[in-house]
Amino acid sequence: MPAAELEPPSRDLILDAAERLFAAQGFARTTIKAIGREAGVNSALLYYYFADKHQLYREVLHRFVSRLVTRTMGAAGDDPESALRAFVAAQAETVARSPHAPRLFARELIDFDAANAVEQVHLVAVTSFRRLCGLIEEGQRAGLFRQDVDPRFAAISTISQVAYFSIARPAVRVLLQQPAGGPSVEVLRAFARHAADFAVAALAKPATRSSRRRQTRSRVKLS
Amino acid sequence: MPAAELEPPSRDLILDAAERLFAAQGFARTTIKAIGREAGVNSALLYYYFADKHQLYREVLHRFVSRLVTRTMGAAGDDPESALRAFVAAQAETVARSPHAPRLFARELIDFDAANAVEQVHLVAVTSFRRLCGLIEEGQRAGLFRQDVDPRFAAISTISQVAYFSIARPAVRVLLQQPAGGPSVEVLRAFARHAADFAVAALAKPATRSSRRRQTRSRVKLS
DNA sequence: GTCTATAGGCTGATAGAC
DNA sequence: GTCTATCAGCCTATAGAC
Repeated sequence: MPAAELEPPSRDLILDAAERLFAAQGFARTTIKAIGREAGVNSALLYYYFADKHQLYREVLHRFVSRLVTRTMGAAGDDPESALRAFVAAQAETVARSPHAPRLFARELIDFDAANAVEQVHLVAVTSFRRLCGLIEEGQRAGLFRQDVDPRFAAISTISQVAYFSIARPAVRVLLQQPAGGPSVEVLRAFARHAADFAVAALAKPATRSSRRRQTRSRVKLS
Repeated sequence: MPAAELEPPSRDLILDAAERLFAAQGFARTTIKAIGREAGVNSALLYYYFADKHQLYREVLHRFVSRLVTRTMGAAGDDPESALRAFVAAQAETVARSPHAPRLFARELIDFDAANAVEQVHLVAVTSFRRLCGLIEEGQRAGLFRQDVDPRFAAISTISQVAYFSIARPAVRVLLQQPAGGPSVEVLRAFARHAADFAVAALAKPATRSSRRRQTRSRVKLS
């Protein structure tokens, strides 16, 4: 099948409905009939477009990761610090625009050990993640960031903040003592600004005085 | 039923088996028969000890959260910085000792919007999380930590690192280019040390020169 | 306390009309 | 392309013997 073909609307309706339900309830609890109902089509129609429930699920995953990579790779900045801030902002914006998407991916990690998303994870690894690592290394080479930090660990710490905030949102709401129907998008953006500040501050060169910790090159042999 | 009663072995066998399977496969995919098989008892026996599948699930969650809170509340230190490091280390140790437990909790957050764990999340909020916030505020009052950071946001950033690392382990493995059967416990501990360093560096007072960012009191009105 | 047997419901998937 | 109708299989939960 050609890539740039105009897809029938029902197919997208089904994918949208499936994304919502898979993210909200998970794979097993989401029934074919419920997806059909949510999409406004007959449940038997799903088998016209998709081979089975698993293939539909994988296509939903693929679509989400493509969007995620596109947005985070589009983030730019004049220097490593502002580029890092733009990266975190893009991450938060991706979450804000499709609030259930991070859950979909987190669920895949937990439910299936990313077995259905091996390719997608590799894609993220060689694009968005590699780029973030590159930004940090660039800052280190330029003498802007401290050098006793493993760039890969620092990258994980950076993305983990907004990622965890999004995944654990119901718990975060309790931790922050927010009401149930609170302005979650505003709080997400505020937290994203904090997360960028937090990462930049963690990477910044320490004060010239005593603050040199005993972080004697904590890079770890990983392989 | 009295609390300190000696419980029959079958009950614990069932709880242990359920914890393993729920963590590995999730609630919906884990069948009563599979739990019985894993525990070495007949599946009908589960209904002798537990009202239904959901109650069994809730009891498993309750047991795990109790252990988590006990361990993180036991972490101590002479000053805010070392106490924070001890907290992160305790968090990592909890994960290291029962590798499937964080997934169980993360899955609960994602699956049911924490509906089955409202009490447990509240417990964590008023114990471990409150304690971490208190440590940060104490450091701010003592002039050790920067004051333009919301303590709650900083606490979330701190715990998010090891939490996300644990939840997203299959993806992290790819990001770090590790082999499938790699020494994950060692890497976890190494990352936990990095995470503590990262948080401490982010909270440390900036260099006296230009590094004062435009973080004009980023505390947010949340309620 | 632990088992066998089974009821009763829901699910994924197919056949086939239009 | 979209629908109705339907089946076979698996699941939770119960009844009741021992």
